[in-house]
Amino acid sequence: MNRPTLEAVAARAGVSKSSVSRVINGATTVAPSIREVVLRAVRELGYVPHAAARNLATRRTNAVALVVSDPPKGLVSDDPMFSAVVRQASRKLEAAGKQVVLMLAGSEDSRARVAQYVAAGHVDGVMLVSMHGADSLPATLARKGLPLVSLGRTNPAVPYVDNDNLGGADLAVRHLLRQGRRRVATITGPLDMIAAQERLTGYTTAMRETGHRSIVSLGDFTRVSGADAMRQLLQDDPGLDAVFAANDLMAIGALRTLRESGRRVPDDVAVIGFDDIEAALYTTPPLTTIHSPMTDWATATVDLLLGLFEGGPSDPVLLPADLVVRTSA
Amino acid sequence: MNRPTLEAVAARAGVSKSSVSRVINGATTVAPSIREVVLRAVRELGYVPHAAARNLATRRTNAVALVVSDPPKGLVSDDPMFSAVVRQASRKLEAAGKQVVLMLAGSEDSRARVAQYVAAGHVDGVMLVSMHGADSLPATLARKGLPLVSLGRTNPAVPYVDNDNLGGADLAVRHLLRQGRRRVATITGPLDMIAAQERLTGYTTAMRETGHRSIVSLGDFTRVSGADAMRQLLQDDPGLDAVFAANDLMAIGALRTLRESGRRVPDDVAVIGFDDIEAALYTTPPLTTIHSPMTDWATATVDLLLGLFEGGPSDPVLLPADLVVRTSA
DNA sequence: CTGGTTCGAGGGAGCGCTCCCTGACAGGGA
DNA sequence: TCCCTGTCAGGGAGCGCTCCCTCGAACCAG
Repeated sequence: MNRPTLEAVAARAGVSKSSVSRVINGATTVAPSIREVVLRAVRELGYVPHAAARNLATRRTNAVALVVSDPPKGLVSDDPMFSAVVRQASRKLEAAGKQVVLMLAGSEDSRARVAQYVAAGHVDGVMLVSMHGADSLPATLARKGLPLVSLGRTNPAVPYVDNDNLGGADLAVRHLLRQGRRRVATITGPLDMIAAQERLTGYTTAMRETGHRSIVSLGDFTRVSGADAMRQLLQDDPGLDAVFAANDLMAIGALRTLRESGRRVPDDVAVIGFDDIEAALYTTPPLTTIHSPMTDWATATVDLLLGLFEGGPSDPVLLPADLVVRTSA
Repeated sequence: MNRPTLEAVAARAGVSKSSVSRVINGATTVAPSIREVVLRAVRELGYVPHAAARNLATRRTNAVALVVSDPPKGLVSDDPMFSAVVRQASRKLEAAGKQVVLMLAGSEDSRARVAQYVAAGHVDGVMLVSMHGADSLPATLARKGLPLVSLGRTNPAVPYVDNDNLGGADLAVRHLLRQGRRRVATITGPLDMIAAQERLTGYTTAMRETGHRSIVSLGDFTRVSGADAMRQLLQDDPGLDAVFAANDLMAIGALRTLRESGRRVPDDVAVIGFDDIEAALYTTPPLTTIHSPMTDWATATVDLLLGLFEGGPSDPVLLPADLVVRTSA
C-alpha cells in the first residue's frame, strides 16, 4: 500500500512540493509549463492527496454528517422517508462536493458516538433528520459550534426546515367536513415528536373552529398502531364517519381494520393520511393524503446547511403542504 | 473552535504527551496515579482526540465505506432492502467500533467520487451493496488493495455473501408444481443483475428438469414492471395458472394486474415472490414468497469484512433460502 | 543602466498525534 | 556494595499536507 506522496510527485516533476500543492489545489499563480509537468507526474504515479494530512493542515474536512434518528426496534414507520431523505440529501451534498457520512442515532450509545465523532473534527457540519422532540443530541451538537441544521423542528437553537404540519392537518380536516363528514376522528403519532404534536394541534384547532368535537386515539406512526387505534375508535364511537391519520402508514393500518370490521371506504368511513408515501398509491382504495414532499424537504435542508457554510442566514424554512385527493376520502 | 490538544492535557496534568497518549489509548504500562490525573484533565478540558492527526500518524481510520448502488431515477425497487441493509450493517459496524461512511454510487460521477474517496485513505475497508453485475466499481476498488466485500455477488475478485438465488427459485417453482400448477410463468428482474440472472436460471432449470415449458417475461424489479409483465403474460398465454416473480415488488404489481383482469388469486392464478419484504404481508391476498433475510445478509457481509481485517478468510458465503407460504400460492 | 516593482517558485514551520528510543529509577543477585 | 535487569515516563522524529515567507528573476520606468 505504498501510496505516492506530494513529495514523490514533486521529485518526479522536478519542482517543489509547494508548486505541486498549488497545481493540485488549482491556484492560479502557476506557470503553464509547471502545471503540465506536475499533472503528468500525478497521472503517472496515480497520486491522490492524503485526506487526513490535508485535514490536519487546513482544519477543513469537506465532509458533512447526516444523522438519522434510529427508531426503537419494530418502529419502522419512517422508513419510506428514511430512504427518500437519505438519497436526496446525499445526492445534493455530493453535488456540492461534500462527503456524506451517514450516522444512525438510536441508542444512548450511538448518540454518544455521534457526538464524539463530530467532536473529533471529522466533519464541517451536521444535518439532523427527524429526531424526536425530547432528544438531547441537537443541543449537544449545537454546543460544538459548527454549522448544524435539522430536517424537522427539534431544538429551538437549531435552524430547521419543516413541513407545514398545522396547515396540512387543517387542510385534511376541512376537506372531510366539506364532504359532509360530521364525526371526524384522528389517530395521532407519538406525541414526543413535534410533527405528531403539530398535526394533532392542527386537527383539534380546525375541529374547534368549526364547532366539532375532537375524537382522538393515540398511535405511534406504525402500521399496526394505526390498525389498533382504529379498532379503539370504532369501539368508542361506532358512528364515526371519517378518520384523519397523522401519517400514511397508520392510515393504511386503519384501512385494514375498517375492512375487517365491514366498513366500506370511503362510503361509510373516509380516511385521510399524511406524507404521501409511495405505498399510498397502492392501497385499496388509493389513499387521499397530505402531500409533504420528502425530496423537496431534503433539498431545502441541505440548502440551508450549505448556506450556513457561506455565512448565510439560519432562519427556519416552512414547506407548504397540499392535499392529494384519491379515493379514500 | 479552540479545541484542546493532547499537549494541553499533558500540561494541565503535569505529565508528558506520551503519557497522555498512553492513557487515551489504554496502554497498560502506565501508573494508576498518572492515569487518574490524566483522565481528570481530559474531563476538565473536554478533550477529544483529533481524528485526522491520529489517522495521519497511525495510517488507520477506523472507518468503513458502505457503498450502495443508486439505481436510475424511478427504479426504487430495492428501497425496502436499502433501508434494512443500511440500518443493520451500520449497527453492526458501529458495534465493532467502525465508523460507517455511507456512499451512493449512481452516476459515473459518483462512482469516481467513491473511488477517489477510498484512494484518499478515508477508510480501512469497503462494503459494497447490490451493485449491478456489469459494474466497474468493484474491480476498481479491488485494485486499491484494502479489504473489500460485497453484499451480493458482483466481481469474481471480490469476496461476497449472497442469497441462494438458484435454490430459492427452485423452491418456488417446485412448490407451484406440487400444487398441481402446470403453466408456470416467470417475471424476471433486470438481467444485468446477477441476482436476476440466477433467479431466472433457477426457474428455467427447475422447469426443464420437471418437463415443463418456460414462459418468461422481462421486468426490472419495480412494481410497475411487474404489472406490465403480467399484462404481457396474460396476453401471450391466457391460460397460465401460476407466476413466479423474481422479487416481491413485481409480484405485487402482478397481483394488481391479475385483479384488474378479473383473475382470482390463488384460485385462478397462483403468485409467488422473492425477498419477503414487509409489504408482502399486507397484499391481498398475503404473498407467498421466498424468504431471503436482509438483516442476516447484512450481518454476514459485515462479519466477512471484519474477518478480513483480522486476516480471516475471504471465501464467499451463501445464505440458505426458504419458502414462506401465505395465501397467494 | 539602475532602482523599484511585480510575479511566481522554493523553503520550511507547523497541524495534533503516535511510537520508537532514551534514560531514570527501583529492586534483586552476586 | 555494585551492577544488571526490568519497568515506566519523557523526548522527539516523523505522518503528508498547506501556507506564509523569502528570494530570485523579469520587466518597466526614469
